[in-house]
Amino acid sequence: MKADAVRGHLDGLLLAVLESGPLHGYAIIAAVQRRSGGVLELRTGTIYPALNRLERLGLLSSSWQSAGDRRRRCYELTDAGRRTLAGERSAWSEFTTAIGSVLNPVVPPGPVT
Amino acid sequence: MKADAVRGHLDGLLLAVLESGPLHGYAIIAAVQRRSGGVLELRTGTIYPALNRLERLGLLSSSWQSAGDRRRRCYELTDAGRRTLAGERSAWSEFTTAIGSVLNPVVPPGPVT
DNA sequence: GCGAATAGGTTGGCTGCCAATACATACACT
DNA sequence: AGTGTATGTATTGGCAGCCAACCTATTCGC
Repeated sequence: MKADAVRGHLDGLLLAVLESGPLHGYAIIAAVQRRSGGVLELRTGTIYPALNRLERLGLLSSSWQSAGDRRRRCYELTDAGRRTLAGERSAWSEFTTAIGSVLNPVVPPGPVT
Repeated sequence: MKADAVRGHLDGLLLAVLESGPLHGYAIIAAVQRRSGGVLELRTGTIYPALNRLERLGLLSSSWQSAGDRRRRCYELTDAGRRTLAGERSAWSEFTTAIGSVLNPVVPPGPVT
């Protein structure tokens, strides 16, 4: 998987893994990696600016938690974030349909159709 | 469809529409638009640099043709381009599987799983 | 004490598509 | 003849956005 393949789809990924409940940064990276079958390996320089941006947009809310010993910043979906996630899912569907139709046309290419 | 959504997948699109036979620039744009159901509207500033790059890489070959009256530059897949197209297709499959698995997990998210 | 694992965070830079722009020719219409 | 529209190729600047590299801090094993 080429490095920045998630370009343009990162927001949806972050919102999706937070749908099941709040997670902190490292757990988000682990969740994306696990759910993608180990294919998608996000970096902190990728997610932290994105998480901040999503929080500024009101799609996430964050809170510091002292989980046992270590401080953690947990991110949680807001209602607006849930709505945006639904939009990202339909956008993803439209996107894959469009690209897929060009890449693998239903009418198989014959000689000089 | 957000503007630069094809980022990272443009090469595959161009190679795919040329699989059926040689096309010139405008016809390539039209073919992508038609096969995507009108969703993908590429611009000349997008495809011409890409076509040149693909030709430099040996994936396409081009030739000037005087179709009736107007000069046209027709692009054609090379054997290397055909092999690359196959690779783009499997990369696309892997990509959609990975993103799709994160966005729409097989295990539906329940409350605090 | 020292290294590794866990955790959060910032910055510079580069890739690559797009918008804007330019130019040329053919054709229909007035 | 002039004007607008469609067809066709091509270049340039700009910028969004992800990543690599880097930094800090704490806990735990040895």
